[in-house]
Amino acid sequence: MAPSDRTPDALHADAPGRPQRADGRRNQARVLEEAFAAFAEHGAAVSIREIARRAGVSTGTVTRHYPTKEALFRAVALHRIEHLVRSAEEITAREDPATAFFTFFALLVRQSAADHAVGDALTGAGFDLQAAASTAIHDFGAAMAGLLSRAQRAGAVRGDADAADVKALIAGCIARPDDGTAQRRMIEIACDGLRPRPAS
Amino acid sequence: MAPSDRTPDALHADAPGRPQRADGRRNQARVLEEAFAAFAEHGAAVSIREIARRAGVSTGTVTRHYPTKEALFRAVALHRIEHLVRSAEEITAREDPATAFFTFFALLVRQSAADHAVGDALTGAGFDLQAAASTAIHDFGAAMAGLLSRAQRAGAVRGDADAADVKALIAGCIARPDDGTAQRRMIEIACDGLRPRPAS
DNA sequence: ACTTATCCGGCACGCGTGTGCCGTTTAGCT
DNA sequence: AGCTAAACGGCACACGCGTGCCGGATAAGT
Repeated sequence: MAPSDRTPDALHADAPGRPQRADGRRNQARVLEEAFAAFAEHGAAVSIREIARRAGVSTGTVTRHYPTKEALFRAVALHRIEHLVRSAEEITAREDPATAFFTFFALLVRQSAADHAVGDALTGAGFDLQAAASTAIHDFGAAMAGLLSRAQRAGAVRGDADAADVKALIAGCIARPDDGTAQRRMIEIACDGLRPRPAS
Repeated sequence: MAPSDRTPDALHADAPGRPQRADGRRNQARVLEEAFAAFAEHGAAVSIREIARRAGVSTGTVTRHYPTKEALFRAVALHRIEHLVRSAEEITAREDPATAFFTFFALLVRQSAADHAVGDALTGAGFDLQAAASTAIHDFGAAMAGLLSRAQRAGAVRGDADAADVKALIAGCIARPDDGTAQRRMIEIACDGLRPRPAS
C-alpha cells in the first residue's frame, strides 16, 4: 500500500510514526457527536461521565481525544460560534444595517435557547472562552461589533450602547423560561429598549 | 428533673425543656451576620466552611443553628426580600403608578448588584426559593404583580408583559459587568423596552 | 502470521462539597 | 457546689467532579 501521506488529522498525533487508527477516529467522532447533543441539552454543566455514557465509551476514551473538559466544550462551542459568524456575514450582506442587527439579535437568542452550549459560551458560564484567544470568537466579536456600530450609524440603535449591553440583554432573554410567544415578546422588548429614545 | 420531654433542640427550641443558651444565641447571630456578608459578596455559592471560618466557629455550629445550607441561605435571603417588600409598599404609596414601577425596577437591579444574595434569590440560582412557599416571597410576588399591573393600567408598560419578563430583564441587567454608568444605561434600556410601542 | 504502537476500559486519586456524629466543654438552674 | 442538657469543635463520611494511569485488547503494517 504505502499510502504516502496519511492525513495526520486530529488535534494531536502529528508525528507520522503511526497514523490514527480507524476505531479511534470513529470513537472521536462519536464522542463529539454526543457531546454536541449533551451540551445542547444541559449546557456546559454535563459531566464527562455522562457524555462518555451516551457515547458508549469510557471516560478515559473521552479524555484521550479531548484531554480536558474545556477542550471538549470548546470543540463543540467553536463549531457553533463559527456557524453564527457565517450567519452574521450572510445577514450583513442580505439586509440593511437597521434590520440586520435586530435579525442577528433574534437569531442569537433563538439559538441560545435551542442550544444551551451557545448560551453558556456567550454568557461565559462554565468556561471563559474569551480568555483563550481563538479566531472564531474573535471573528464573532468583530461581527457583533460591526453589526452594532452599523446599526448605530443608521440611527436604529442608541449610540451609547455597547457589545456588553447587547450580550447582557441576550442573557436576559435566555433567562426567560422558554415559551415560544414569550421568547418572541422578550426579543421585542429588548430590541425596543435598544432603539434610540424617541425625543426627550 | 423528670424532664418529661427532652426536645434535643431541633431548630430553635420552642419546647421549654431548656431555654436557648446565651452563647448559642450569640453564635447564631454571629453566623447569620457573617452569612449575610459572605452571601452578599459571592452569592449562594459560598461554602458552609467559609462562612464558619468567617464567623470564627466550626461547621458543626453552623449546621446546628441552620440544619442545611438552604435553610441558612433562606434565612438571609428572606430578610432581604422582606426589606424589598417594604420598599415596594413605600414606593407604591409615595409615587404614581407609572414611575413607581420603574423606580422599583431600578431598585431591584441596584440591590441585586450590590448584594449577590438578592440576585441569586431572584434568579433562582443555587436554590429555588419559589418552591418552598414563604409569606415573604409570596408578598414579594404580589407586590411585583401589583406594581406591574398598575403601571400597565396607567399605560406606562406594555400590556402583554408579565412578571417573568420583568424578572428576566432584571437578570439581564445583573449580567452586565458592574460599572456605575453602564448599569444605569442598562436600566434605561430595559425600562424603555417595557414601555408600550409608540403605535405605528 | 507476527509484531507493535495505538487505543481502550476501568479503576483510583485528589479536590471540594454538604452533612452526620461523637466526645468534650460549658452555661445555667437548683 | 453540683448536675444536666445545650452547645461546641472537629473529624469522617458520602457524593460528584475532572483527571492520571495501567494492563489488556486490537487494528495496521510487515
